[in-house]
Parts: sequence; structure tokens; C-alpha cells
Amino acid sequence: MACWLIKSEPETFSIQDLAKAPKKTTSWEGVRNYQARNFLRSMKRGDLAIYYHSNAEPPAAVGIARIVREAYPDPTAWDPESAYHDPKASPANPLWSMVDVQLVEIFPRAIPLEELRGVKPLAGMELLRRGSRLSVTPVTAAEFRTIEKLGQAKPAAPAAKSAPAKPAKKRAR
DNA sequence: GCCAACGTTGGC
DNA sequence: GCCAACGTTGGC
Repeated sequence: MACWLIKSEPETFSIQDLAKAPKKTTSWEGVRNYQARNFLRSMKRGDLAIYYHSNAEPPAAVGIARIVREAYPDPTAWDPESAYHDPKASPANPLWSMVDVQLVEIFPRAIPLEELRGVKPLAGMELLRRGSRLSVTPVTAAEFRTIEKLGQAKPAAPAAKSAPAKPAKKRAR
């Protein structure tokens, strides 16, 4: 079984929306990046994915979803009404794929991106790479378990015991 | 709202 | 096939 990380902007489709969806299941349409699409296509039924809220306040890992249907054509691609319309796609040449995902759990505690960046075992994650934009990425089983665990409760040790607010960091770029 | 880091497009 | 221009993503 493989593990993944899928991003969604909560304004578009949050994990709470997924919880409210029929059968807590939705089609993951709208992926329009070839690399991300290819990852979608290699997903297997039963694979698990970290659900991540991008463009959120704060951006955070918020839960887990399961792949319940493997890749099939994304009809929004050839729907001129859709925000995801791609003029190159058609029913005969679907071009883009989607999977169905079902909610497994909303974490008791969302894990903000800033915190993920400080977690050693996650250092190699695509999500944490500078300038990373891929909306679908594989994660290792170890990374998956680490995030899953972080989502269950407060960090065991009060990380920095109410340290005074850090001075605003200049972005190093 | 800014803008770095990407991916894509299209002229050549 | 190169690469500048452009569009998008997404953290800040």
C-alpha cells in the first residue's frame, strides 16, 4: 500500500466539506499538472493520503483520506463551464484523470506547515521543499505515520515553553 | 497583496 | 530545441 499527500484549498474543498459529502466521498477532480496526474494514476484502491489545506490560515495537514476508486477520466476537463476546463481534452481524449477519495479521519489537531518543517523525520518530504507546488505527492510510510501521530494530540513536550514571540523573520531568498 | 518558484506556451 | 514571456501556486 502506498501513501500520498493531497492538497486542497479549503475555500475550494475542505476536509470538512469531505466529511459532509455523501458517503464522505468525493472525486478528486481538477488536477492539471502532468506530474500530479501521473501520481493520481498510480494510486491504488486502499492507499491512504494525508489531506493538506493549502492557501489556508494556517496551511496545515488536517486529516487522512483513502483512495476508494482508482484513476478514471476527469470530465471537468472537457466541460466548458468548469473552472478546470482544458480545451485540449475531450471524451475521446480525456487527458486528465481523477480518483475518488473517502474521509478516514479529521485529525483532532491540525498540524501547521510551520510545525511540519521542524519535524526531523519529515525533512525529505516534497511538501517541505522550497517552492514545492505539486498538489499530489507520494510520501513514505514512515512520513505518513509520523504525521498521523502528530495529528492525534499535542506534542508530548511543550516544544518551547511559551518562548517570547520570535522576531519576525526576514524571508531568506 | 507581494512575489519566488515553478510549469507552460509559443516565436524563432 | 532554446528560452523569454507569461500564468499559476501558495507561503508569507
